[in-house]
Amino acid sequence: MLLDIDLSSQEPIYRQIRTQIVSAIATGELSAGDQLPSVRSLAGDLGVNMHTVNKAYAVLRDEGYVVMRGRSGAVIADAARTVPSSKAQEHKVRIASELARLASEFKALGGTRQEFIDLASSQVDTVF
Amino acid sequence: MLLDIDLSSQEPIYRQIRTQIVSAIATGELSAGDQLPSVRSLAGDLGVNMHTVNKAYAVLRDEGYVVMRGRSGAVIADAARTVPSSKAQEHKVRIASELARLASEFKALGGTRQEFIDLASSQVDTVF
DNA sequence: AATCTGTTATATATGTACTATAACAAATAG
DNA sequence: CTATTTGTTATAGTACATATATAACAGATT
Repeated sequence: MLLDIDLSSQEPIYRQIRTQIVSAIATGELSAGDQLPSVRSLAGDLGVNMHTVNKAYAVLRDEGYVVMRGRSGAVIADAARTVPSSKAQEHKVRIASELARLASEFKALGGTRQEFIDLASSQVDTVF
Repeated sequence: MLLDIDLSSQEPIYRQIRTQIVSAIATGELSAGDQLPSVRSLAGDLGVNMHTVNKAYAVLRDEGYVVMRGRSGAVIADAARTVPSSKAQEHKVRIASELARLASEFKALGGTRQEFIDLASSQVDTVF
């Protein structure tokens, strides 16, 4: 579980951490029950402040991806079962909204419907 | 050309303006040669500062969506011809990257490949 | 009982967003 | 030509998010 943080990115560090952990869950690199490093050790490894990691963990906790277990720290949850359906629904609504926005931009650039679908399909195949 | 600004949104106002104008170009509501309202009048209509609109226009200009013509103000460009191919390429690379991110999140939530493609297809149909 | 966990509190620095006035050069309408 | 309108730039101030830095806390585990 190696995280790649880009300090010069416009995307906040805590967001990069959060997104990369979600990606690791998607790829199966992280599975339900897996233990995440402590906020202090991960912060040390990444060279960032403890609170930056803590914020990423708090977001993951609020989203239902991980659960906190006292001294055992942050543990990956079984998202399909533990992410509240209301939150999962919110996520899917947001994803749908962003898909529409991306399609709109693509069209404004002169792209066709088929080109967009082809692009989406090729990207989907890198994940599933 | 009515813009709907949400002051309580996390998305910056100038970004909302920029995105909605790009969407209007995509839908054909705005076409090459159409004149945008002046930064002052649009700011007045939306109830925001002139510089907020000016920043949105500057972004659209840098992206190649509009051209500035002295007193004629901001005019919609023919994106397919005037957006520099290098910029268009950057846009498409970014769009591909965001598609992969969305697919990854969808999978982390327990969604399947087919469900994601169905969602994407339905959203694409609202644009094209 | 000691230790490690996430959590919370306080403080500071930085960058972005937004507002507010003001003035400028360039293009255009009259 | 002249006055007006355009986007642009400059300066200044407020507000908020991000990230850092110390410090202390309660809870669970070893």
